[in-house]
Amino acid sequence: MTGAAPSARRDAPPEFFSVNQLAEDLGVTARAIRFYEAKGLIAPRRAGTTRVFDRRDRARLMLVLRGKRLGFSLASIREFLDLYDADRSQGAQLRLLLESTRGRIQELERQRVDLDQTLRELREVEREAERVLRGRGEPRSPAEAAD
Amino acid sequence: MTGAAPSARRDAPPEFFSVNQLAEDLGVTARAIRFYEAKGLIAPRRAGTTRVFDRRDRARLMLVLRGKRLGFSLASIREFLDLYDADRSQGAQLRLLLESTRGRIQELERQRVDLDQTLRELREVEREAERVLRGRGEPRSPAEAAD
DNA sequence: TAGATAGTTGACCTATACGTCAATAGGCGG
DNA sequence: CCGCCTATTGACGTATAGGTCAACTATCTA
Repeated sequence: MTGAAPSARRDAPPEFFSVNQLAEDLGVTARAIRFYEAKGLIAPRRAGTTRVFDRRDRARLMLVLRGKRLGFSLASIREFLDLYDADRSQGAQLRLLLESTRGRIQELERQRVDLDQTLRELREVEREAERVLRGRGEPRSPAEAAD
Repeated sequence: MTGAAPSARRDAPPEFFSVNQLAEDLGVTARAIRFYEAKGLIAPRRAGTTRVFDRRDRARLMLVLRGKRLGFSLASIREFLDLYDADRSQGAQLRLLLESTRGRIQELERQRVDLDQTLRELREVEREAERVLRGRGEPRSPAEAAD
């Protein structure tokens, strides 16, 4: 159980990871990671048949998970990742990149509007609950705040 | 097609809505709305067997859709809605409300961190693409920004 | 050399969130 | 009164995102 294999040649952050290491590290299952690979979101190299993830693979996977936390589908996350490693060498490609990047930005800005609005409302709920709990104050029906 | 039924007694915003009106109005399908009802997210009244939505039902449905845009599951949205119409009259209930409200707030704040980080990165991609398109400048590999 | 351990693929299973379609019922307009 | 339009329920289908399990293989260790 102890002793991280004859791995750590030196110390320092490890250069490579197995699926299971990465899974535990990032709080997902190995199955999920393999699934993301099958869907083309990541592409770790292989040593024989065994997947070998380097730091870039790990960073990319973290982007996937962040996308998930933001509520995007894997297909959508894939498009998003394409923005990071798109071909920047040709004008046409670059214009397409710019276009879809701007689309994404707008989408995320709209999402932030929703997010902030929701936060404001929940903070209002919180303040109300605190106020009533502190003793003074009628419990206020939420209907009155709705219009 | 024209003439909004003998509805509009006067003018002013309508008092009631059918599923289909509401669906078109909010850009979802009637099927989805019925599904949300089946899952207990909304509870329109009935005229005979026909659903009748009032303005509060409509507002509640908009909350559901906002929750969806933020990436929450219907189960999660349901818990969220419970925060709005929880029983505020008893101390114990109120304390529970306060607790789960705070949990939600923290969750949303974490999400906003992710959101802002993503926006920053995409704006960087945008700036880079603009810069290169304006003629001057090597296309920069995204790898150099990754560490 | 024989397990135990970690990894692989493939097949099938599951939950969520609806879409689609069929059969049916009720209102209203000519 | 009849047909059309709207609405309802029920059943089944589908896409997404994995979970679960079986059968196999490679490797390390006692």
